[in-house]
Amino acid sequence: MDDHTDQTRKPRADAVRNRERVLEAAKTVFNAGGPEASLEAVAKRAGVGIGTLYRHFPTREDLFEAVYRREVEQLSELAEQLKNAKDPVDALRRWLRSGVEFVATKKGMVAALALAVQSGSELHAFSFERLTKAIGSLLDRAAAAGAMRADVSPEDLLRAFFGMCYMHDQPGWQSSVLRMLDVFVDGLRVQPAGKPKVRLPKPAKPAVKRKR
Amino acid sequence: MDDHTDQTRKPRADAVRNRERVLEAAKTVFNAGGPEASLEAVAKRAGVGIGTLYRHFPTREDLFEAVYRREVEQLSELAEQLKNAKDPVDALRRWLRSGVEFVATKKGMVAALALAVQSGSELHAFSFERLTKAIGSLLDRAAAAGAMRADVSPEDLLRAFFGMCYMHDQPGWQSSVLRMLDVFVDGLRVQPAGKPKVRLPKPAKPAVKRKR
DNA sequence: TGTTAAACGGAGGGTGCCTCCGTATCTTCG
DNA sequence: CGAAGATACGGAGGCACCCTCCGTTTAACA
Repeated sequence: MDDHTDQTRKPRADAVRNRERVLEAAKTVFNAGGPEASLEAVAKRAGVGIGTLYRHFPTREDLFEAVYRREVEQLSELAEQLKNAKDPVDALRRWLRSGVEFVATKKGMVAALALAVQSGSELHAFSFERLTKAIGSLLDRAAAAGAMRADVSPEDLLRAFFGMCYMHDQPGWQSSVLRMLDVFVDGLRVQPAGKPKVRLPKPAKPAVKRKR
Repeated sequence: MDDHTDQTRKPRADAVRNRERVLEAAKTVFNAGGPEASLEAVAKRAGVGIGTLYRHFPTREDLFEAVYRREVEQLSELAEQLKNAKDPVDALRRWLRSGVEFVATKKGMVAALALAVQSGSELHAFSFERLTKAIGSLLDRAAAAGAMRADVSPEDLLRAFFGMCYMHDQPGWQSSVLRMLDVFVDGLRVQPAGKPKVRLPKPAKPAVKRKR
């Protein structure tokens, strides 16, 4: 049955176990300390040698991808569900908000996003593809419905989104990002009239006071 | 003025000279290699010891601030000039584009922006204050003219702008950022009467899925 | 149980950060 | 000018992290 060209040997139990341990440790460490956290700290927490970590995940990016695969999939699936929403613009808005939620909880998530944005080139197909497709489907639907401009690529949007989330260390980042995303989505909507300088009698109340 | 107890001695010539050398070297190194570049490389290029570098600029941020002070001032002055433009929205747009230009030329400039955004707290007053005021004046004018929503703070805008510029390593980043900024500015404009999109008290639309 | 390939772990070489302090140099003043 | 004292210089050294390499261990299979 098994001739020697068929190399189906059962994977070693310790290897499987260690891989899992590293993933678990990395999740904890990255979520707490962000994407810059020490890999040696991860190895230590996992109770394995640094060599083992590197064997399983040759680059830091590989580790990010593995750790946040599930989250990326969730975002992707959410996009799928939102395709059925009534208002396609609102669907996009909701999707972006969920993204912010993720970043808020999991500090390492920005790394996965960075990865997705950066890897326009070749490697790291997974996150990039999933997220690009997720956004793309939302954008396409909105554009097809004539509700949104069609000259913005999923990559563009992903970049803008990621960029806004990138500074997630400061005091009020989350509400700021949400505000900016609202502005952004408004900008994405197809403008009703040409470009009239419409004036509103009373300006809206500022959400944030100017300081100093 | 300060004649009696405080006798100020003339600053040593070598100190002045070295400071200048470090600045010059840092400019070159940061512009080429980005904000992560090695400080020891800067010291070597300046022909001084690492200790000298640290004495003049105790933190990396101090060095950024000194190196990009001029650029920040330029951006600030540009905002001053643009205050006289006819269309305040367009003025903002132009200002942002100039910012992109800066980042494109000087890779280290993003560091100065990061600094400006991050330091919402206390330290590093210079860049933060200058840029905040620059944007603030443009925003205020546009809002006063009723052309733009007033619920966006200069800090918000600075953050969004910086975020978009942050990924400035990829192939098409520049055009992508310009595109996104256009979208963004469109979103900032007060929306025509068709849909009352200007939210008054709350930045959020109601029906968003609650966090799990 | 023996053979063997796969996996382990950590030492080690490299880089960068930052501090500390003995030495060199500049300014001031007699 | 020359000494004295203040000021600045430089780089060694301790630390943390990165990543590779290879001798040793261990699990799978017969």
